[in-house]
Amino acid sequence: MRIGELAARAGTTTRTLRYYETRGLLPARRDGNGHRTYDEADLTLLRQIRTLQDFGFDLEETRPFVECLRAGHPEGDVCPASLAVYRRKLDELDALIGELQAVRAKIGVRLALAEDPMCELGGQGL
Amino acid sequence: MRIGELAARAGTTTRTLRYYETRGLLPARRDGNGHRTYDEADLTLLRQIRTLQDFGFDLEETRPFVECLRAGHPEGDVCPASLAVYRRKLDELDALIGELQAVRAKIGVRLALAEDPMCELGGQGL
DNA sequence: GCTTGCCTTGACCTGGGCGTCAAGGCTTAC
DNA sequence: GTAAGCCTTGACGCCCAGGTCAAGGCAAGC
Repeated sequence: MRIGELAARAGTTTRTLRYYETRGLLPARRDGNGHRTYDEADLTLLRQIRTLQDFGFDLEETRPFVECLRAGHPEGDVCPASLAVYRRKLDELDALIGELQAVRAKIGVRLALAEDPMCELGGQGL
Repeated sequence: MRIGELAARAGTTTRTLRYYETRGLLPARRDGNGHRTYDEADLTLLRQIRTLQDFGFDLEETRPFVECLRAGHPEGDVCPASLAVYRRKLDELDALIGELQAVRAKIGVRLALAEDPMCELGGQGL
């Protein structure tokens, strides 16, 4: 299949596929006209990339998963490098969620104080 | 005080202050040499901006707070426009935190499955 | 008089993941 | 033969909050 069809089947764009190729993430064969040619396995790789991107992974972080699939594994996340990325991502997410919750709490306090400056947040007006 | 001193006292850089000026957020008076001149009130404005930036606010979102202070209020967040930004930010944070937690959960499941493919997460090996 | 240190403006660079032309080539349908 | 529709490469644009030169000016200290 050619680039347009692959893009359509994966719900993305040709520009994205060319970009992945420049990153060395999804290289393509070429036909006689110089057109890129892909097969079903490439669709699988692409879907793996897209899924992880949707999760907020950087492109580079998807590489171990793609290489894992390319190595013949049925899933991209069974390889040690992929698992390491998962674990790092969980740590990052936990840290980020924690920071966001802290910020949320601070803003909540400030909002309450600004809405009712007499309120000391303990319920006792000062 | 001049730009270098203000930047140092606020823990930021002169580049940042010039950038804020181009954005119309923190305009400066000029002395005879054309050098920017600031006073203590500007330091207060700048600290307000920095605090909100640290919370993850866009520069534009800090504008109501700055204008509130400039209007003479002792706090930048007592004005309606500032409160509206607070509320919008809380909603955004709640949505973002929710998404991140959902992603975190999905990755957690995938990690568990990939680490132990026999485990069905219910505790019963299949 | 010369260096040091502050300041000025202007302009390009960064990162991530593409979007959006521009100019051209090949094939197929009419 | 020509228009439509696919493809090619190259290159610039975008977003945001500044970073990082470059070239120059003015004042103080030695």
